[in-house]
Amino acid sequence: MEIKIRIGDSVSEVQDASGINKILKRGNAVALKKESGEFIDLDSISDESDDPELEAVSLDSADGLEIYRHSTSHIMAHAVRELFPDAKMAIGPAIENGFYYDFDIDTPFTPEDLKKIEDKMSGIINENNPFRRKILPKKEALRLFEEMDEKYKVEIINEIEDEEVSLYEEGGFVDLCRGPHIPSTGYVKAFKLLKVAGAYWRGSEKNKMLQRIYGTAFAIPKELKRHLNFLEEVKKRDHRRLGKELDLFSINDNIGPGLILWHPRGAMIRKTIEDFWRNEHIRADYQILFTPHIAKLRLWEQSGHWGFYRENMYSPMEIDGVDYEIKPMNCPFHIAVYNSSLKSYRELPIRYAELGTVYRYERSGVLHGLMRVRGFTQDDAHIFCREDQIEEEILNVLDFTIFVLRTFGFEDYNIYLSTRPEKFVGSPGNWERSTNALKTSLEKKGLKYEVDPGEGVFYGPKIDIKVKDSLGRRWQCSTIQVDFNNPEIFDVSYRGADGKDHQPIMIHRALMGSLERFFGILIEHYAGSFPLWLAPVQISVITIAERHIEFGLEVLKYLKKNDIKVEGSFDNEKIGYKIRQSAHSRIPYSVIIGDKEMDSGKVTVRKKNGENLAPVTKEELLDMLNKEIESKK
RNA sequence: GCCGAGGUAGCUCAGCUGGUAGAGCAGCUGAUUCGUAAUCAGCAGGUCGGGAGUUCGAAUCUCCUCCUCGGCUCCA
Repeated sequence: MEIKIRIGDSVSEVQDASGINKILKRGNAVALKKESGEFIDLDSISDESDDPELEAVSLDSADGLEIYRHSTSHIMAHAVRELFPDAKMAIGPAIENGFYYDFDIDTPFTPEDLKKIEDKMSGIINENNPFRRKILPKKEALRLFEEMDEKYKVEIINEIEDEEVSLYEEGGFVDLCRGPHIPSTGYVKAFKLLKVAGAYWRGSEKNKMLQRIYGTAFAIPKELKRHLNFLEEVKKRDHRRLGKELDLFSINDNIGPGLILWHPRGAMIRKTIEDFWRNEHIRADYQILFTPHIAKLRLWEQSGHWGFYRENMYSPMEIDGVDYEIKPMNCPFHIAVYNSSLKSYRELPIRYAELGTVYRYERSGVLHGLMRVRGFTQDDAHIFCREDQIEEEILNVLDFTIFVLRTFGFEDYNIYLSTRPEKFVGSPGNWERSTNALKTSLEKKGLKYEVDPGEGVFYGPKIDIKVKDSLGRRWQCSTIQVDFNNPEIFDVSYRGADGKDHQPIMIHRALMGSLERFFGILIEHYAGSFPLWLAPVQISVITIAERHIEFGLEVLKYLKKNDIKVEGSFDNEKIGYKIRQSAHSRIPYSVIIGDKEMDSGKVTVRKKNGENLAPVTKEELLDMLNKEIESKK
């Protein structure tokens, strides 16, 4: 027997089992990968001696970690089997950052159960049971799982096309599994069960609700700890928590779920965002629109929304015997503005932009703070252009999007191209043309992208951009959609050079997506500590004793008059207390005013991080603040 | 919508097996005038999410309902 094993860049030839083990240990391997890309278990190595070269899959690699987590989920299932013999096993894959396993069990798991399961798992890991692979003909496997009354496994086996299926056994616990697995349970060094949740069998609400246990596992305890710290940090930054703490927004039972109240500080941030947005759009040759919140139901029937988007729309309301509908999208209104007068080819492209508030029905269980709501404001725009202008317009929009996202501190993106969904309007030819236009622009720009098949909107394909926040999480905000269909439906046209009418193409686009959601992302991205230009209160004027209030007021009034968002902290409190308050409110700067400042006429400026700047006059302070605001950093 | 967990003062939370509510912070009042993350004292604040039921008696038990949270599904 002679086998070539590659670990990283070096290839070793090994003869016997002990040699193999040594090599594999050195590579921290949990499985092997064949040249075909197929993964196999370490101990099936002798069956593969004809394979020219095997690659050791290290636990440090993404594949290795996935195998490791998958095995951990099996160990969890084993533990559940022992503690809850009635539980039926469904599926237990590795997922991003961990794994889960679904069980059909009459009484749902409690947090105490999780602890018990964890302990049992530790026992199984200590036993260091080897994972043994068995191949069985389908019939035999079926019989086995029928005897065990594992109906989900039976269902899965029936859907497997091969004549044989693989099982894995570890410490007497047998499970249907494609594999591979780590060689033995003792390989697991760090895991934790995180939460229990209901999950439908196969994700369909027509099926039975199973109990899912989520867990995570890492190669070493230190990494697990790092991940748990990350989860803590995510919790600390939760925009719902910070929104309350910083008094930015609220949701009120008496008003309704998914409907946002922007409090003064949140509204101030929104105003800053909106001002920036409008100014930049005007600069980029967009025209700003305002349109109504409701329109006749007939309009939505014509646009296709009533047919294709109805499940997200609210019930119509009757006005003077005519049905009206609250808008879920802005496009028909922008089309109506376009259509209000004859357009010449010379005018194109025409770019209409609106911060348009729309209402969409979302099922109660999916609402989530600012991230998923029922009423939200889109930073919407519709570009009407000739077919020969599409590419350039899309290139412009891509540039503009990246500029705007950068301004908010998002430097990293993933781009997705979504193609025709199952339910769609328009001709397949139009879909193909518009998809190609998007593709060409991305390629011209040299932007990397992935294709999301079937994820387009019903009226056209789209480019989605996901940003990466300061914790490395990805959020989808921007979307760019080509639409050949609405112009046709609404008979949109322009007068061409030939004196005849032609149909323009529409591009729908949103950069931030929804202001509510974007705000939520920003809160978490900045952990509530907004950069100066966005901060709802930019500076707090803190006096030390009563005799300093007069000068404090002078500084406050001066800054306010010059458009600085300033707040006075003149209460009869100790300075330590006031600084603490200012820090809690994440106010970027504080001005300290005491005897020294009164004498010199200069103020002491304290930065959020505790650093004190050299004393400056109020004019110098204003200049400094304005420069930083201007930089938007 | 479905499964599970919750809803007690403005906020964060305590309140065991039923005997009609408690802390810290915030608020108010007073004292203190104190130079970089909490000065002290006092006061006030709740039909315990809402409704119905069981009971002599319900924050506590039962049912219904609304909302929130974790997921499933979907999306901006």
